[in-house]
Amino acid sequence: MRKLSTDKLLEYCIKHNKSLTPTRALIINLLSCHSKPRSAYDLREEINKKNKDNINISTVYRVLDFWMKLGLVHKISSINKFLLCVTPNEKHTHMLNFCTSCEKVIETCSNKMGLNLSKSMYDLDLYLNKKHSIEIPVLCTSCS
Amino acid sequence: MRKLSTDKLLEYCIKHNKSLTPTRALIINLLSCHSKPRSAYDLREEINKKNKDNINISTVYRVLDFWMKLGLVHKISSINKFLLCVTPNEKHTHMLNFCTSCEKVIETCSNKMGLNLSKSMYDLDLYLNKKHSIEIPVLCTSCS
DNA sequence: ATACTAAATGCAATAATATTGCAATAGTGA
DNA sequence: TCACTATTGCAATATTATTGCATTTAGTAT
Repeated sequence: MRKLSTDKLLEYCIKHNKSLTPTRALIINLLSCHSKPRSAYDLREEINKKNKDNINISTVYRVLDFWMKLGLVHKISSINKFLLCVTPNEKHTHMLNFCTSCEKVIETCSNKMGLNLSKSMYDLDLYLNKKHSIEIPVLCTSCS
Repeated sequence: MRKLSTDKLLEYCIKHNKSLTPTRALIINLLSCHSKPRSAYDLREEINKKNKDNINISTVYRVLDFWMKLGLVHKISSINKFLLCVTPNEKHTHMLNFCTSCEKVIETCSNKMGLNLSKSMYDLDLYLNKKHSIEIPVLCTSCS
């Protein structure tokens, strides 16, 4: 899918005063090879097969948390799987159009979708929590 | 919270050609006592305490699935908890405004929010899957 | 380079969430 | 009542996630 350069990754890490370790690079690169979300255990298995390495599941979860905090990885809660964010940017709300049939994710953001969620929230006296993304259950073209 | 009459429950069951068993009634009544989502294990514990009964966890999950299929119960995937649907109606998309701080859920539907999700989906060549609800991460008045 | 310190990872036990197949029981209609 | 179907119990197991502490690695100052 979309390959993130090491430079770019490093840039994100530095911005957050964190270090880019081999494990962190490995996992995010793995995610960038897939267009569909992967579970933590999927990722561990892939790593342990390819690299003959042994990476612990707790590390996988910790690394995924790490990248989620930096906004480079999303979790699709309804299937407990993770995927690369294609529009890393703190300014907008990420809309994850998730095909409930094939698990493909088409990521957009609220502005592009012509929605004004914040406004609607305001009317309800609620505030959109922009730290989280919004998962929209859809059927994609090929599945519908 | 909102108490559902046995008649109303029965009506839904009949409509779907299913039966309203004591276990099914028990669980949905329990959910109707809570304004906040509860996990399957929470519900089981509550039942086993109150009723001195013994209800198996698989039954809890099966009954929750049952009510979800009938559209009377929602699941909040990000916390694996369930709650009563306050606007049971197949015609609209349920928007679950979920407070990420206190777990309160303010349910609305897309039309009320002035959103036209289907239209936005159409532009992306996607079709909103109306069998599922949409979870919006928010901060409620008291938490924000 | 070396030593020090803080951060990251490994390890393995355990918690939390969910599903399964089959046996037992309850509900339904003839 | 009897037979049939749906529901629930049971208990093993699968899946997903977290924890505390030991070890290793990375970053920093000397």
